[in-house]
Amino acid sequence: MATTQSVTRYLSPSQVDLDKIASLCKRRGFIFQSSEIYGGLNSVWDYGPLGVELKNNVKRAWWRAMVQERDDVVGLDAAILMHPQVWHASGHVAGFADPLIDCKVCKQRFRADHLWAAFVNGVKDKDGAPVLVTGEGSTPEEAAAEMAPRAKKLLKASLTEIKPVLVKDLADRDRVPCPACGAVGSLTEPRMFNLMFKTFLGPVEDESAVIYMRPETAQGIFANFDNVLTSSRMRLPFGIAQTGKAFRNEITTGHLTFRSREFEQMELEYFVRPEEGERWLQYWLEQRRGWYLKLGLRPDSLRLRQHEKEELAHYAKDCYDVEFTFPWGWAELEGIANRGDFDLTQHARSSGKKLAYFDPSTGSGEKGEHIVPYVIEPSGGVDRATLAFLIDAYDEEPPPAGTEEARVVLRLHPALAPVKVAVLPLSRKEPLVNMARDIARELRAPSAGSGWAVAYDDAQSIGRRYRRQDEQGTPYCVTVDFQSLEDKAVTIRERDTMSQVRVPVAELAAALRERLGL
RNA sequence: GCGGGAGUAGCUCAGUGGUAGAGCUCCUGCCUUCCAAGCAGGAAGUCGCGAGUUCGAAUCUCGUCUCCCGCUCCA
Repeated sequence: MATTQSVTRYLSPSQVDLDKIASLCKRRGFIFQSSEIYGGLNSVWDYGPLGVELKNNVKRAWWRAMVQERDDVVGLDAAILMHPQVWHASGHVAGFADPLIDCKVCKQRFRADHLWAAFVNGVKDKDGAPVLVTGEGSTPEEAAAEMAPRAKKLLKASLTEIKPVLVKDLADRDRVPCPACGAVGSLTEPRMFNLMFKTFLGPVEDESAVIYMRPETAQGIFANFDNVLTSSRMRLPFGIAQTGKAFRNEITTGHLTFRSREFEQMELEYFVRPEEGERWLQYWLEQRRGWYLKLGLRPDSLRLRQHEKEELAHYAKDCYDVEFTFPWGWAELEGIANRGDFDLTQHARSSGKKLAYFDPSTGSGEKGEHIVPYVIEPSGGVDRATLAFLIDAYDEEPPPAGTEEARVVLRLHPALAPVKVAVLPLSRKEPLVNMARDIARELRAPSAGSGWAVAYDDAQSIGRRYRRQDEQGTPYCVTVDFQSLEDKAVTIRERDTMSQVRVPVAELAAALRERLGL
């Protein structure tokens, strides 16, 4: 849509007031809180009539770019419920359930398996009780290194004398100081935080029937790796794509739909030869960045950020985040990771099935070789992308005179806009209404534009209706006036510039197709 | 989960013990020409929910739910 590219923007995403987005979303029917009539359900959200169109458009654009416009990616729709062993093999049962310890004084939170303490030889406090030092670390050595300076302050103790013990294993935590604020006896008992939702398979609530609701869609892809390989005869490199719901009992939720407990993912697992992993990671970084830009996000709103070594998940060899400048700061839209062969290896081990790609053309022998591919994973949040598109598109145009209200407009890309065209009779007189309804019907027909959502609105003044459409991001309004009855021509009014052009009704569909670029 | 702030009409908010309000939105009608216009009429609130105190609670007390802001994590 060439006409909108030079449009003046008044707000950048970081200047947008999230409360105004939330208010608009509710007022116009994009996003509602779940179970609102019962007081709401914590961090669960519903998409209203406009929201479901927008979200479906996001998913459709992703599916087109990732699956339908490529010959090396196929789709999948795996079930939410899977064999519990999947989540043991993937590391989620171990990794997603952490005992955590809080400091009641400074409110810091620590992973119980990363929080260590050690007695400092011979040092006693005023009451004659032994004194402890604390430190964080994934290993006792790391913790000891952190404790050393603290211990030295108390005594000329050398490193070899520090023997860290996990705080959670200590009989009494009363004398353990908080490693952050130093307050003694402020640490809570370790409490289990399990991020996976549990339920029961079958009507009997027996412990042996416990299964999980998937915390990510990726494992459905890995579990079906061999099925897809043998049924679709894909050759390396190739990918399997899937969108779908995932569930996590997040400790901290919030920022509207940004972090919720039920959310939707769009994930690609792209299988490559191990030695080509880094090259394909770079390739997908550019592809995914380009996708967001093509759908209208401003380049300034996006950045790629490489994970620090310490930041990497247990499975990742390398990882980048696609980040968006949300009103509260930069935050992740999508993670793009090189997962190595972790997942296929784990599932092969756990299931006893061979999960490998057989390449007859390579290998030292004549029979070819089995390769366990590396996997590059662009894993995006549908709800996050939808929210980012909303925020990036949101604009408030100051009124020229200064007396009217600001014009609120969602400058959504036409491919994402919930409604593509609104047909508006200038007045509610019957001949105008009839003509406008006919035009709307014609524009909805497949021959006009495939799958266009077309709105018809004749309530209240024309200016009010334009603003209403602006606020929900409708790119074009078609206005039928009294002259239209005679000259069979209508006005196309553009959302971003408010400019108008008159076209014959016979050429309307073609004119809109060209402008929408769909 | 912990700390702070907040829940009154669809939205933004006023109302501090005595009959639930305003602006905008929304709906109906009038208006022959275009950007939240005008006129007339109308709809809409278990004051988040539940107890308690009181002759009487939107208002005071307690509990609870939800949202927003911080803290560790993730798509």
